[in-house]
Amino acid sequence: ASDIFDLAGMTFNINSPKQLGNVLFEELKLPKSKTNASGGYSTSVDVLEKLKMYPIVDKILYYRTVSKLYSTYAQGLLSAISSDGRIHSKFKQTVTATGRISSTDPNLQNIPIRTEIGRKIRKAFIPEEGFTIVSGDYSQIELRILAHIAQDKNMIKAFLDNEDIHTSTAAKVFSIPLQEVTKEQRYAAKAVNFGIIYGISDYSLSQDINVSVKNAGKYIKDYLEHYSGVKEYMERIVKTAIENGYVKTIYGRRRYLPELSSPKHSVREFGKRVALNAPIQGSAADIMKIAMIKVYNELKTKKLKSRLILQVHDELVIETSIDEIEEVKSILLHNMRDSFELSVPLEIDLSQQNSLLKG
DNA sequence: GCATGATCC
DNA sequence: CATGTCGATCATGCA
Repeated sequence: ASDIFDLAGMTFNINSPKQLGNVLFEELKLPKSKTNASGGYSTSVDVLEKLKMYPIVDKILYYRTVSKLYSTYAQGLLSAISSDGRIHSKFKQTVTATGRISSTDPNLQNIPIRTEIGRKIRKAFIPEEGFTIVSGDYSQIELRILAHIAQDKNMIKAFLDNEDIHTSTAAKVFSIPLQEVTKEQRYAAKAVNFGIIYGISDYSLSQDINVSVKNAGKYIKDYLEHYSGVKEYMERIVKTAIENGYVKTIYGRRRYLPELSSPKHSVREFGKRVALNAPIQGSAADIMKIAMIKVYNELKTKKLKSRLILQVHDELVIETSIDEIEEVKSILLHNMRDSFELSVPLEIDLSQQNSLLKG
């Protein structure tokens, strides 16, 4: 903080976006860009990332990272430890619009993993004596569901051939052999793959991967030419959503979309993105819930000591007795893999470690 | 109690 | 023409 005050030539509350915005954009006259809803200067990561070359901005980003980790995680999680030495989160079944479960008091579904300093938090979650942590992760479940729902021949083939889907997408979009795909091309293809799931626009993709809106538009166009089944799905799902007023998952659970009849264009566009995403995210949630029930029941029926302790949307975590590691891995593998039959296989990544931190 | 901005999938 | 990727929870500032 003192470094930041030195560079600013004054003291202020770094945690106040309002004060911070004034210091950066009025006092120091940095190039201003976005404003937030209340008319102030936005100081969000994506704005500050572009001003990283200013030492003060770089220090502010670091300050933000550390203070978030300290207040929400270091401090917050310590105060959540109960008398048995454990943290007992609450899982809610009826909160999300898509069918995912959520976690509160505290939220254990957003424990840091991205940054090195954040991973230190994860490392602090350890099993009791005689136990270890075994996890099973669905690999690319949402794209596999997209391939299945859209019945897209090219995407289904990529998964059947067990290709890296982002590399495979890059090869198709850039019309080059798999082996010649560069890191940058794979990164762009990955952003398009995720964007498609969320209901993409050329503008948001351009922001995401830092290319012009025009180029982003070309990527999307090329993508949909190679995945024509996806293109047809996008058109079909929006049409049926408007006709029915809802969309549904592979298990038939509905999400109603009143947004589609809003007088406001932006709200209707939001409704279309949701129409696209809800069947995908919701079906993944359905599949995971089926798997969870089966895993829980099998652990119970076999009277194993190991127990299911966490679900993070595409991942199940089991605190596993060390004499049950292989059996638990097998239980996770077959129950997660066989919980639903898609047109593509469901791949599961298994891991075992001595904390919530993998590797 | 709302807005902003952080964390995760 | 305006808009700006899904779904969540939590801490902090501030009216």
